[in-house]
Amino acid sequence: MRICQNLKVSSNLGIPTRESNYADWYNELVVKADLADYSPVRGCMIIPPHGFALWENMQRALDDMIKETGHQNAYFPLLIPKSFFDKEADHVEGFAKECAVVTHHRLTKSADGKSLIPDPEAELEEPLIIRPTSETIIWNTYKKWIQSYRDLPILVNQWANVMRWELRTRLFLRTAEFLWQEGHTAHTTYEEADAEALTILHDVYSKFAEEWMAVPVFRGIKTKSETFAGASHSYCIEAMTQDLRAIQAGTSHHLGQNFAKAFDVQYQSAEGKLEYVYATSWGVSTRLIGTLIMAHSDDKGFVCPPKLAPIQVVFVPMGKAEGLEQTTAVAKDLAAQLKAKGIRVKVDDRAKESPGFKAKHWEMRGVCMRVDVGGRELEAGELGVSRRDEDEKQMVTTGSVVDHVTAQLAAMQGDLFTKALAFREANIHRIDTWDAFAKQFDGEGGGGFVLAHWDGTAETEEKIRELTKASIRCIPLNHEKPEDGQPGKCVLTGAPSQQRVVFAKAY
RNA sequence: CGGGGCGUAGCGCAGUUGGUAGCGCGCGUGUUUUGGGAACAUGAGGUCGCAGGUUCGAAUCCUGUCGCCCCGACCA
Repeated sequence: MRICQNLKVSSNLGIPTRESNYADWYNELVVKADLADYSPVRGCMIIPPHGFALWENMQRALDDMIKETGHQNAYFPLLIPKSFFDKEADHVEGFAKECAVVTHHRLTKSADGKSLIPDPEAELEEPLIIRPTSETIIWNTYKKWIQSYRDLPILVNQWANVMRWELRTRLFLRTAEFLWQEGHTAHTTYEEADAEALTILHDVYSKFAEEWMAVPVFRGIKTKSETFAGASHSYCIEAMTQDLRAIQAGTSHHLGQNFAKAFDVQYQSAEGKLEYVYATSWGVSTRLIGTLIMAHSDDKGFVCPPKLAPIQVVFVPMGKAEGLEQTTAVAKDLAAQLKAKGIRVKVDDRAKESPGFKAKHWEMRGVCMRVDVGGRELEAGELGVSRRDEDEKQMVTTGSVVDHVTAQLAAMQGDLFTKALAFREANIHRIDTWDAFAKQFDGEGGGGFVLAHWDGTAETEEKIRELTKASIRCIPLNHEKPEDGQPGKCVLTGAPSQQRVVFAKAY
C-alpha cells in the first residue's frame, strides 16, 4: 500500500531541506530516521524500535518525575460505555465528533461469502467508545473509591493509548491513535487542585521539556476558547518550532467540580458534610516527539538531546583485514567503557557499508556523537570524534575518548537548549500596533511569537484569528521581561489589557 | 464534508491509435571494495487498488466502488 505518494522523495537517501519544504522535510525525516511509519489505517502509526526506544526514554524520565511528585500508576480500560459520555455536557461536545465506536462483537461471512461483515446477530446493546481520553471511566471509578476526606487526595496516572478520529493527521503531531500519560487527581479544595495542576505544569512538564528535551517553553493559561472540554481552566506549555509556529507540548487542567458533579462523586468532610471533590487531569503524548524533531533537527536528519537519545555514541571502525580487526577491537573496548558509565553506545561493525554511508546513516537517526576508529587514527593515537550538532571533527587521544565523550554529551544537552532559546528569543516580537501585528503574520508560514496586549474578550480573540490565523497560545504565567506583565491597550481594539499574551500560528 | 492530486515490484516512477509490463533505488548471491551515502556481474520479486462492462484481446476505453496524499473546515 502506498501512502505518501505526494512526498516526491528525491532519492531513497536524504530529505528535503527545511528551507525548500518544511512540511516534507518533517514528514520524510520522521520516516527515514526510523522514528515512525505509516500504517494501513489512516492516521495510525507504526513506531519501529528506534522510535520506540526514544519514547521509552521519554516515558522513563516522565514517569520518574510523576512518581517523584507523589503519583501512582494505574490502568483503566480501553473501552468506555457510550452512556458515560452523556454525563458531562461540555466534555461530550468536545469529543463526540471524533469518537471511534465499537458496535459488534463478532464477524460473519457476507452474503456472497467473499468477505467478513459485523454479524447483525452480534450487535452490542450499548455501543462502546474507544477512549479519546479517560475522564469518564475514571470518574465512574472514583465514585467508588471516594467516600471520606480521608480517601483524598487521589493522585493517579496512567500510561495508555487513546484514539481521536482526527480529520487530518500527521505523524506524531496529530495521529488518530496516540500514546500518552494522563493524570487524574481528586482533591478536597479548589486551591489544592490548582496547586496540583501547577505542580505538574512547572515541576514535571516544563522541567521535562527544558531539561530533558532541551526545548524552552512558555508556561501559561489557556483562554476560554482554548480550554479543555469540561475544564474550569487549562494550563499549558508552548514551544516554538523552526518554522516559527507554536506547538502545544503539554496541558494540565483544573476540572473544578464538573466531573465530580457529573459522576456524583462526593465525600464526607471532617465536619460531616457531603462535598463534591475538585479534580485535575493532565497529559503529554507522543506529540512530544514531533516537538523534539521540530525544535532541534536539521537538513541532515534528526538531532536528539543526549539525555533522550536511543543511541548516544556510535563507533565506526575502519580499515581492511587485520586493520579492521584491530580498529573493531579498539571500538568495542571503548564502547564497553562508556557502557559501564551508563552511556548508550553502538559499534557499527557492518561489513558492507562504507564509513561514509554509516556517518550519514547515524546522522539521520539522531545519534549524538560518532567516533571514527581508523588505521590512521590508531597510528596517531588520536580518534576522530564528532558531535551531531557541530560540523567539525575533534581529534582526541584514544585514552581520553571516554572522558571527552562524557563531557561533550553533557555539553551538547546544554548547547541544544541554549541554541533553541536563542532562536526563540530572536523570534519573539513585542507589537503594539495593529498594522505591525497583521504584517507579522502575513503570508504563509509562522510569524514567531508575538507578545501583544489583548482586551480579554472572546470576540477580539476570534477576530484576530480570522484576520491573521494567529491564535492566543497562552496567557503567560511567568514573563520573560517584567514589563510584559504590565497593563496596556489591546492591539486590535485599544481596550485596556492586563498583560501581554502570546500570539502565534499553531500546529 | 468541499477543492485538488493519485493508486503499476519493498520504495520512487515510466508505460494510449488496446496486443499480455519496464526503469532507478533497495533486496539475494559472487568478486573487487570501504577515510562522507562504492563498482561490476548475476538473480529474485508484479492476478497493474477492487468489482463489473466493452473487446478476439484491457494497466490502457466505459461504469461503479474502495483507499491514500495535499489544501480547507475541526483538533493535543
